[in-house]
Amino acid sequence: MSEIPLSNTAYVILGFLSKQPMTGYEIKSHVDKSTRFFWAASYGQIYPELRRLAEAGLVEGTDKSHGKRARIEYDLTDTGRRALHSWLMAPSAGCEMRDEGLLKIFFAHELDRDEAIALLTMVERARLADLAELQTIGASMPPDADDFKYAALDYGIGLYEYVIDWCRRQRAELEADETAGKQSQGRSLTAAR
Amino acid sequence: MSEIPLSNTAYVILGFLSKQPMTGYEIKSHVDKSTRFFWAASYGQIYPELRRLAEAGLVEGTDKSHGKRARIEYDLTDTGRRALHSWLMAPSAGCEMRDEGLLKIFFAHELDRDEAIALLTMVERARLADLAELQTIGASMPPDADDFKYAALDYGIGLYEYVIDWCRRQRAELEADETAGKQSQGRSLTAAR
DNA sequence: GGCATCATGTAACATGTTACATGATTTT
DNA sequence: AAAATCATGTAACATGTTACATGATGCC
Repeated sequence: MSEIPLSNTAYVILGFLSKQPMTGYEIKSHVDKSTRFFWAASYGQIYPELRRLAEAGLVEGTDKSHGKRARIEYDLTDTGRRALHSWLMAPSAGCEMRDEGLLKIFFAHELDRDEAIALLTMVERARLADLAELQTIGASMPPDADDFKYAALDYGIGLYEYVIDWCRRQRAELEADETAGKQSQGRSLTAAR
Repeated sequence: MSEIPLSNTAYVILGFLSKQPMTGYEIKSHVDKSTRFFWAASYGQIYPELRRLAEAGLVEGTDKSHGKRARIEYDLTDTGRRALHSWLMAPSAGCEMRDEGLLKIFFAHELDRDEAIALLTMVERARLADLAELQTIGASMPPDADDFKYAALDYGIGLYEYVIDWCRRQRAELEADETAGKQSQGRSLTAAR
C-alpha cells in the first residue's frame, strides 16, 4: 500500500464522514457549526479534496441526485476509516495561532495609556463576540448526546473566557497607573503569576 | 496618499522596527523569541516584505556591511510609524487557530476509551512542551523591562496552562468511567460549567 | 413571485513553509 | 580547525480564501 500523506483538512473530511455519509455541502455546514473556531475549511478545499480522497479509495461517492438537483453523498471506506484511526493515534498535535489582537497588544508600546486601554477593550469585545457565537452553537445542540463535540465546544468557551479575563486584568493594571500617579515603572505585568 | 493595504506580517516588521533599527535576520530572531507562538514569520516572508516596505517608503534600508559580510539595517520612517499606529487603532482583532490536538479530540468517538485517554495524554504533553518553551524564553528575559512583550508571554503561558488543565480534566472523566462501571451515558462533559 | 437554502464547482489570488544556495565572521 | 552564528536571498511547493458561475427545490 502506498500511504500517500494527507493534509489535516483531509482528516476533517474523513472525520465527519466517520459519523455518517454526507455531501460536501453538509460537511461545510457541520464545519461551520463545530470545528470552525479551531479548524476552518472552505468549499475551495472541500470539493477538490473529496475528489482526491475518492480517487485514493478512502471515501466513496454515490450519486443521490434528486430530480435535477445534483447531490453526491460520500461515505467512508474501510481503508478511509483505518487512515483516520491511524492519524488519530499518530504522535502529532501542533497548535498554531494567528492572533491579530495579541499582535497589536504586543506592539502597544507605540500607544499612549488611553490608546492602549482602548485597544485592550477592543480585543476583549472581539473575543466576547467569538464567545457569544460558541454559546449560540451550544444552545442549539441537543443537550443529551454523548460526543466529543461537546468537549471541543467547552474547550473553546473556556479559552475565550480566559482571554477575556486576561484583557480585563491588563486593562485594570493600566487604569490603576492613572490613579496611582502614573509612574510607568510600577507596572509589573507578570507579577500576579 | 495611496494607502496600499499591508498584510499583518508587514505590521510585525514595522512593529519590531519601531523599537530599534534591525536587519531581516534580527527581525526573524526576535520573532522566534516572542511573537512566534501567536504570529510566526519565515525568511521567505521577511526579506521580500522588507523590500516592498522600502519601496513604499514605510521603512528605510541603510547599508551597514562590515567587511565583506552584507548587512542592511532597516529603520522605520515617519510614514511607517504612522501606518503602524493607524493599524494598532483600527477595529480588527481576528483570532484564527489551527489546533491539530483539539481536532483529533473532536473525532475521538472513533477511538475506544484507552485510546482516547492516550490521545488526551499526548495532546497534554505537546502543550507542556510548548509551555516549557515559553518559560525558557521568560527566564532569559531581563526581569526589569516595562514592555508589553511580558504581557504577551503571560498571555501564552496562561493559555497553555488552561489547555493542559482542560486535558487533565477530560482524561479524569474518562478514567472515572472505568471505575464507575463504564456506563457511557453518564459522561456529561459540560456539566461543570 | 420571491427568498432562503441546497448543491455543485472553479479560478485567481493571498499567504506561508521548506529547502536550497552562498559565504563571512566569531567563538570554542 | 571546526562549529556556531550572522547575513543575504530565491524557487518550488503547500495551503487556504474569495469571488464568481450555475441552477434546483422548498417554503411563505
